[in-house]
Order: sequence, then structure tokens, then C-alpha cells
Amino acid sequence: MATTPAAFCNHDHHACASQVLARADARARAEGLRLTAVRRRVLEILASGHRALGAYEVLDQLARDGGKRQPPVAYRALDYLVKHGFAHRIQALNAFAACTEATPDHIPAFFICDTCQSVAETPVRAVGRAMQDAAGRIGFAMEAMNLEAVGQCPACEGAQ
Amino acid sequence: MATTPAAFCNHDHHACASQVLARADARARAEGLRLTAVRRRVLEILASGHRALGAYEVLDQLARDGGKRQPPVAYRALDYLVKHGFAHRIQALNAFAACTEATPDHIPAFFICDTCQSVAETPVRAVGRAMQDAAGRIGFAMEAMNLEAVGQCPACEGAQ
DNA sequence: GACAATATGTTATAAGATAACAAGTGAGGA
DNA sequence: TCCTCACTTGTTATCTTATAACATATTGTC
Repeated sequence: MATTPAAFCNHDHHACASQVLARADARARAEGLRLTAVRRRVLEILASGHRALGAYEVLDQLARDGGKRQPPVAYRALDYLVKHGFAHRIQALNAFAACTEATPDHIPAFFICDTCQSVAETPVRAVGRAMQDAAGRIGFAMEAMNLEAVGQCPACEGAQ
Repeated sequence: MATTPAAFCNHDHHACASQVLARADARARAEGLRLTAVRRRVLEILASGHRALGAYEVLDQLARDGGKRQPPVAYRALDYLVKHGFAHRIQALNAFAACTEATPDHIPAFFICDTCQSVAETPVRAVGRAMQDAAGRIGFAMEAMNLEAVGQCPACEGAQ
């Protein structure tokens, strides 16, 4: 249950990133979603680390592939990825991170390390339920929620 | 317990806004915080409704008082208000709302109506605990959290 | 092959936020 | 009193983030 997210562990990140891409490919195939070249490349860029990337960082990476530096290209790809759950937007950072969960129906929370900037996504069903309860008490019909925490990851907390 | 926030009720908003200001004045006095003219005016602007305002909307209101339209003035005041808990930043909207809770030590969640844009703040201790639990499970030392939900407020939900 | 729907390319600009330095203000001590 | 230190505000310029609007290309379907 209490699996520590890869973001906060030493791990073979090449395998980790490949897995994200592979799962996205599989889901796109299964659901008829068009994970085009640009979109897939953006997801690959996001998955290349566990730090959330700003749209312009993604854009810079894209530009390194040879094309021009056109914001709408990056934003459109990011919007698509977020809309279909391949990536998440980290509001506290105005940034984006690849979704690292296996199943698309989870309720994610993001734990952002103030020191090393890594972001861990972890499913928080209980938090979701509690939010749903709170919404119910005030008669609010919840459609989406965003749960983010800022603090110190285990490594940085141990290091100081 | 399950008090519906004023944002989602018909209420005497003049009294509501006055109360926010009065509480802020009292707390500033008690804690030696300098709620200067600009800061108080910005809080007043935020408290003038239950819709979150962008920094530039605040700036426009400020400018209407006669001064020039200088972003840093608004941002500094907003930062101060947020830092000291007189206001909150609504990340999903890049916007700010006056704190409507009586006590400064609450854990707030924000319920944002997609239709009328009103934002209700309500204390969610249970959600906070659940987030704390989730953080604990992954060894994350949480310092702050941000809990936001998007959906339909009771009035808009009833109206469609 | 023609068409509709979707996706990408392109230019320009809007919206949000901050850096850096100058000038004013105000409370407490010499 | 007046000095001075910390804090607050004024000001200019700029940087970062995001989107509007329209042209072109690609893809799947009939």
C-alpha cells in the first residue's frame, strides 16, 4: 500500500520513463487516442525526470529537436496530455509532470520538494473521499480536484 | 458544523466584507502586523465579493483610487496578505481571495464554481489529516498544502 | 478522390509576475 | 532632538507564461 513513489527513491529511471511511455502507447491504442509525434515527444520530455517542467522548458527541449520555438505547439500538446490523463498540471509550479500511475482512474496528489524540486504523484483515495464529503456538506457538485503539498522529500529531509 | 459558506448563500455582503476587514484589523493590532493603507485597501478589494480576483484586477481597482497602475504595488500587498493569512491564493485561477474564516489556524479548501466563478473557502480538517497521512506514508515532510476543487455551486447546480 | 474532422504551423500579442534600485516613513535609541 | 535602521512604497524595465486568430497539412471515412 504505502509504496514510496519512484520520484523519492533511487531507481532505474530509464526503465521508469520507458514504462510511462509504454503505458501511454498501450492506452492510446486501446482507446483510439491519437498520441501523435509531438504529443509523444512532449510526454517523453516530461517523463525524462521527476521534476515538473514549465511549458517553456518543454518548448526549449522541443526546439533542440530542430524545429522552431513556438509556444502554441508545446501548449497544445501539454493540454492534450493533461486532458487525457497522460500528464498532470502542477498548479503550484505552473508546470507539468508525466503521470506515473498505472491506472487512469486514480485521484492523484502531488508532493513537491522545496529543496530538490522533485514531484511525487501518489494516489490518495482517502483524501478524495474527504474532499467529496466536504463538498457534499456545502452542496457543491465537485467535478475535479487538485491536491498539492509542498515540503521536503525524504532524501532532502534526511540530508539537512 | 456543516455551515454552508457565505459565498454560496444569499447574505448581506456588506456586513460580510466589513467583518473580514474588522477581523483583519483586530488581528493586525493583536499581533503587531502592519496592515498599511495599501494592504488594507487590497484586502478590502478582495473582500468586496466572493469571486477570486487576479492581481491585475486588483491593480485596476487600485488605479481607480487615483494612483498609477504599478504591478509591484499590487503584488507586494497580495504577497503580504497571503503570507500572513489575510488572503489566499487560488492556484487554479491565478487569483486571490480574502480569507473568510474567523480563526487563522484553519486548513482551508477552496470550492470554485465553474459557472458563476464564486469561490468558497471552508475548513477541512479531515482532508488535512488524510493528506498528512499520505505524506507520512511516503516519508514526505509536509509544510503547506493546497486543496482546490472545481465544480458547480449549489445555486448554479440547481439552476441548470 | 472528396470531404469532414483533427492536428500542426505561424505571427502576434495578451496576461501574469518579478528584478533592481530609488525614495519615503516610522519606531526606538543615543 | 535627530539619527538610524528596518520596513514600506514608488518607479522603470523586463521576463515569463499563455492564448487568439488564421493558414496549412494530415488523417480517416464515405
